[in-house]
Amino acid sequence: MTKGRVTVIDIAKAAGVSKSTVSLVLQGSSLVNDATRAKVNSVMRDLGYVYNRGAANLRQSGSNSKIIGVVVNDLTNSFFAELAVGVDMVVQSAGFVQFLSNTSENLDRQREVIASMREHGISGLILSPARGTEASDLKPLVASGIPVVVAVRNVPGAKVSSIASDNRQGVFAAVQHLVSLGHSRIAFLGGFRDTAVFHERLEGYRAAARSCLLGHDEDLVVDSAPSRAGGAEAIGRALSIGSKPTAAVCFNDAVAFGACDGLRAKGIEPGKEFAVVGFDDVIEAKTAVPALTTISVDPQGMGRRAAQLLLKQISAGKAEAETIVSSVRLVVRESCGTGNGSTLGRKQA
Amino acid sequence: MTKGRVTVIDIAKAAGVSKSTVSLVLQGSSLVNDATRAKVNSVMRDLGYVYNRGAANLRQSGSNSKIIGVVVNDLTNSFFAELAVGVDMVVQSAGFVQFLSNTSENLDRQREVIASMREHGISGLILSPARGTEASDLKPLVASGIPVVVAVRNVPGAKVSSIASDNRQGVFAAVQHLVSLGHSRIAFLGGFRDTAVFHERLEGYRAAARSCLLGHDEDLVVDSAPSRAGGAEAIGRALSIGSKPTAAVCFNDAVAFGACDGLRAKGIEPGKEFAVVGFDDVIEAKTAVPALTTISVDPQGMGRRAAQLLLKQISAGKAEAETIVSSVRLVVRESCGTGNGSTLGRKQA
DNA sequence: CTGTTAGCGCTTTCAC
DNA sequence: GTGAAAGCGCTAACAG
Repeated sequence: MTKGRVTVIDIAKAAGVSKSTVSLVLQGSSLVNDATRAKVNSVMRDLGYVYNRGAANLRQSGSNSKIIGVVVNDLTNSFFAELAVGVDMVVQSAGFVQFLSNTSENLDRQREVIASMREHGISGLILSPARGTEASDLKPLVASGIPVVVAVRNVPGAKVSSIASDNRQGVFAAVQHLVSLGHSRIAFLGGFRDTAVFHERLEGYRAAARSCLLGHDEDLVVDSAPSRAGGAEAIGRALSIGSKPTAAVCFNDAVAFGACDGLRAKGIEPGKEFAVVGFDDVIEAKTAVPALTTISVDPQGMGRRAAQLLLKQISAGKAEAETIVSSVRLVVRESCGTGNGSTLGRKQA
Repeated sequence: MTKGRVTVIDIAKAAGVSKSTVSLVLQGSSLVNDATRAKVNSVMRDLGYVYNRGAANLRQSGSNSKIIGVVVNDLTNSFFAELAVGVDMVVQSAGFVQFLSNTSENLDRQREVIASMREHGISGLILSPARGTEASDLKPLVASGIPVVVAVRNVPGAKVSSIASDNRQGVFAAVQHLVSLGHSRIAFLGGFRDTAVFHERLEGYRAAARSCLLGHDEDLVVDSAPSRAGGAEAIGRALSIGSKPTAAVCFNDAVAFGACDGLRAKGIEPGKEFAVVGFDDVIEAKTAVPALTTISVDPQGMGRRAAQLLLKQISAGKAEAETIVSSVRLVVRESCGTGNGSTLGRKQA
């Protein structure tokens, strides 16, 4: 039965050296005699010493607590679980530990959780924000100089680093895929024209059209609400034009589902007679439509990249916000394509 | 731009009181004048004070760090992700935060992670152990008086609390379910007779047989290796007896899969001509066979219970190890049954 | 290379 | 009710 905690002073006494020597050993300093170090280490083992990071951290008076906060909006969704796993991998191998919390899309919860992490002195935060998160929610954190990287979703006005999927590349690849399946009239369906994301994706569509086809018809670009209903409406309009499309890439999966609805209503079987690809945003619906090819990001890879970015910022002291883009892959469901998904875009680091 | 961290002393100065008064306010002590408290609180808000739990914890010299370690063997598996979510719920609402790490079934990783958590002064640990975890791995932790609860899997010799699924109740319910489907000759397949789990499950089978049928034939109990191959073998033996069974409840899902294999080999369609139910242990395979009804535990519920148990032990100072049992439910796949799963056994608290 | 001396930010007696 | 002082376990200057 050990009497209370064993401290550096205990082991100093037992090893016949002073506190600071022990401290040096703990930090792997080269200023200490090998024999002494060995002695100290063995005493530590014998007495069952455990390092008190809290105390060390307090003294160092900076937040190098070696703890990284990770806050996700829905851990129940395997996308975010995988994201957390990716983060954990790099965080662990950098000698940090991960504080992980789930907000369940609850802003109050998110605030609490972030506050709590701050009290514990996290060195940095990776946040997959709850819906409705605003820049002001992150204000105090960034003001205090704690590096933050926002993943998956954007927080509009926030001056923080973020990582999002490669919209342009994803749609580009989708179009290529459809072309390789023999389509030449491919529609771009859904999304509001006044959003940045819409333009990034549309840009991917146009670029692919330029590079794969002879050109494309702007009539094939049909905007709509980025919802299932919007998709149904959009496919209707797309099919009413002169030379009908035989395939569509959709702004997101909700639109894609809607497009499928619309096709079925017209007696067209999606996936067989008309190819549909959707960007995989509304991830809750991920497994719903097997006939659908989706453009998906690799969550673990995204987690790893987010963590790397954060660690970089932590070690760099203070770097300015940076937005990076995560690779994206086409996931082909059913036996209607090649393998299980080919990785595109930049390589994972 | 704030100059360094703002501390109690800053806010004491600004509020015109002393450090200790501030401290009392922080702890919500009733020994402080309401006016003073209000003043102090407002100053804290103005200066953007953040409580330093590390320092507090250091002074209190006990591990009431308000942090709970959670270590799971595979966060990629949604079962464990849900478990973590369940834990997080109660942990958060008790004002604790969760350190979550993933071991990927790697014992070294697990050791590292637990060590790291210890250094950070966790108040307790919930562990879903990696395969091969031994009592000795937990020895130092429990010796240091940190409450540990082991979930999902057992660690043989360890004197720690644990939470596992309700074997008896689960099999009982499975048999009831089969009876309600009209079966009267139901086999119990697979598992080694020399394990405690086997007997718990078999006991559920016998009890159900007693209560639902007139009695049962011990010939219908066929042990085997708890594996897919074992299941195939067991079903063969079960079908060779005088009055053949028309359904089986299996020791686990691996056995159940094997039984399905065996049935198909004999030209019998599992799920249609012969009902198979399996205890959902080999959770990796969860989604593999849609024809199968499984006995599953509710992972979130299990997480919540684990957390409750841990918190109880933490507040109780030191209680002896306790094993509790988590409710279990039947998950009926396909459209071959009623709803999506009915909850059985004890209610979740 | 090793020992001494101050604190990090907080809580906690114990006086006032 | 509120203030002064001591100290949790550790690290960071400096001396030796």
